[in-house]
Amino acid sequence: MAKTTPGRAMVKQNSGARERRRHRGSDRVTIQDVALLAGVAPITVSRALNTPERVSSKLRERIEQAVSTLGYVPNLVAGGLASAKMRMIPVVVPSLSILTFIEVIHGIQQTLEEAGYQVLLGSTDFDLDREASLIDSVLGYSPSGVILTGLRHHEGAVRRLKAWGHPIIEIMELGDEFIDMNVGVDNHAVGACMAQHLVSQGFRRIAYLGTGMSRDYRAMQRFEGHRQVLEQAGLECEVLFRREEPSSYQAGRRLFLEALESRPDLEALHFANDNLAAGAVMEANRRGIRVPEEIAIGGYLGLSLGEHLTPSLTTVTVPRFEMGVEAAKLMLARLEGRTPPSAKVDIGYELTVREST
Amino acid sequence: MAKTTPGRAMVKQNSGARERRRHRGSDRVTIQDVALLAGVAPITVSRALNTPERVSSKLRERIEQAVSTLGYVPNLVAGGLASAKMRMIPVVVPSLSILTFIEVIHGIQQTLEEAGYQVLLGSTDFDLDREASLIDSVLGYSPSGVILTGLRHHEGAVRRLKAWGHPIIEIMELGDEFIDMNVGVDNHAVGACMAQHLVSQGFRRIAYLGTGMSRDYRAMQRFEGHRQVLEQAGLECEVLFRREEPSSYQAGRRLFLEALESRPDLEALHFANDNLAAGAVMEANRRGIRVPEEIAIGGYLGLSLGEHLTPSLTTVTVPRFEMGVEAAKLMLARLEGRTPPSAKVDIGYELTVREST
DNA sequence: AAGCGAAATGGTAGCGCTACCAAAATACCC
DNA sequence: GGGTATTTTGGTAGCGCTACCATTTCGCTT
Repeated sequence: MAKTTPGRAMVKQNSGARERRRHRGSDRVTIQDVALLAGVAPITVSRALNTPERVSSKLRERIEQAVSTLGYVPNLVAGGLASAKMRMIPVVVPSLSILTFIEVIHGIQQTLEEAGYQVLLGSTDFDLDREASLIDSVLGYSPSGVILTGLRHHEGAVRRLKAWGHPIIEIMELGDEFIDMNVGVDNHAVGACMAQHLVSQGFRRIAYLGTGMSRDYRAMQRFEGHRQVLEQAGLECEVLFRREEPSSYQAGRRLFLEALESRPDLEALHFANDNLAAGAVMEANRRGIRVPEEIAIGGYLGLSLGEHLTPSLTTVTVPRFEMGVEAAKLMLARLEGRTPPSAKVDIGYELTVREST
Repeated sequence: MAKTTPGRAMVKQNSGARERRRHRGSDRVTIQDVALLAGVAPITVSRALNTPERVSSKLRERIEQAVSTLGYVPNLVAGGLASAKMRMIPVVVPSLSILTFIEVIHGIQQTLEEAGYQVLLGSTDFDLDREASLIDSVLGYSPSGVILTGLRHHEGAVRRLKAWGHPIIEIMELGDEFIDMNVGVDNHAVGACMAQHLVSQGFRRIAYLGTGMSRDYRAMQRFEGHRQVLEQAGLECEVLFRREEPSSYQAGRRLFLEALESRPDLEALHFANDNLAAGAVMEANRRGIRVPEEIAIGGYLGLSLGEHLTPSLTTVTVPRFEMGVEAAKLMLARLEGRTPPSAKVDIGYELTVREST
């Protein structure tokens, strides 16, 4: 029909205002409705909501009134599209079945939610390719920032993230080659710390035990710290027991038994984390093996469980919840335009000596 | 200037195509760019991506080619605005420090992520008002559906959700008055189940112990089940120890001690969850109190820890991860237009009898 | 070969909001 | 009091995508 006129070269009809609720519009209350009721322009409503200090108190009040009368809830998607920013932070972790990450996420979530940001959850199962594609897809949400786990990522993903230009935090581990900001703990030092403790307690035949260490390279970094300390102490350190399965109490029990069987002369066991170490303590209890008299056990993390076992577990405690809070604070600082004192935060750790060593 | 012409009553200039990258456009690759390169209309690209079966294989291939050449990543926000649906499911739980919810979330997340949906995390700290405002704000993201915890919500929130018209699942507990869909476990039956077990083991003086039960009404439902069983068995049931603090191993230890002190004649303790029960077992270990000879201990949840303690913990196991998976599947069914066989899924439970009773 | 229905493709017009800039109102100064 | 600096308000034009419908193409029948 009007197909002859080459374009929209025509006057738009009744450009006025009325006939809302057209086409596909759900019957959602929009900023338009609020503006109409308050007798102002939509943009003023937008400002009253987002930057109230830029609107006179008179109008602000009238607008707030209208908002609550109508029960207006901003469409964050529309706002996000217009401003190219959604109030949302994806948090990408390797696994949701590992308590550590959960506790960090908890800290992040609590802090961000208070500030009006939502957390989008992603898990990669320790696969860098999956992480890369997950990152691509979450960037499709135009988030305000991104929180990733670790410093090792798919190369292409790193390139795209660097070009992205929004705040990015890498958590859990500490290093020099981070993309934008870094909050974590020095795994190497942590491993060394526990090893140092075991050595100083007089143990000589010390093994490091872990699971899934081909994927969890942070556990390998701790092992490296452990190894160096033993080397410097002139102790042998060929002993590294490992299994390729997720960490669990069960895995800790098995690892413990395997170690005892194949090397009955061992004096101390340094586990890659408290799940394993707790499993070992529980297996020892069951078998009547005295800890630390017959064999000492050390862990890493500071899981609350370790405190309640008998014997209670010596561990290197890392403030995981606080790590999340710190990461979130750093993120918020950047989002609010403040320049944080440092782009790198060492969350620290603490040797918690208890009964098992 | 042209301010005199009252409206947009004018021919749009060079309506053509070229000059992209205008105004505020970031230099993001858009569906336009892909369309240009593939020599098709943008809408065709959209279709090739969202409903590939509706595009000829020739074009589809060319489009896929262009997508990967340009590294196009769809802007989900724009798509979400246009279609009034973001591929995103908020999951609102009371707390992220309670392992139960975490495991359910894990199941949800894993299942939804596979299907290309992201999980948005929200926590309410057991506060129904906070839940209501959280619901309002997440609805601002135009999510595809919503997953909530429990069947009790702020009245206004329920009204708005019912009017919302998208899939809603309430998890954890089972009941008749749900908003849209319901996946969970019958808490009353669970409490009765453990009580029945304790009674059938010959215990007569049985106490129920919990924490924070004024907020966690599901624990109260279990207690109610417990109470009824004892009543029917002609046993006294005034004993209900409680503390107003979050559940933890620590709280379990304290509750255990308090119970023993004030009622040394008790024969069995029915704890509101495994965190408390495990704490009790560990305290018993520490004090050399024999379980179940001196006192029996039962829990609820089926935490993996319970299996490894000595004595191992008798508990009512609820498949939490599976509950999440089922909820997510139900959600996906509805999102994909399939009609699930039932809007209500009883995830079931299992009495796991171990050494502690 | 004409006719017809189905499948494939494209044009148009927003989704509801905010960036950008212009205009109006107000405050401020000598 | 007139003019300028500042604050407050508003108009316009998209953000990048998809719903809706029109159009074209194709396959198949008779």
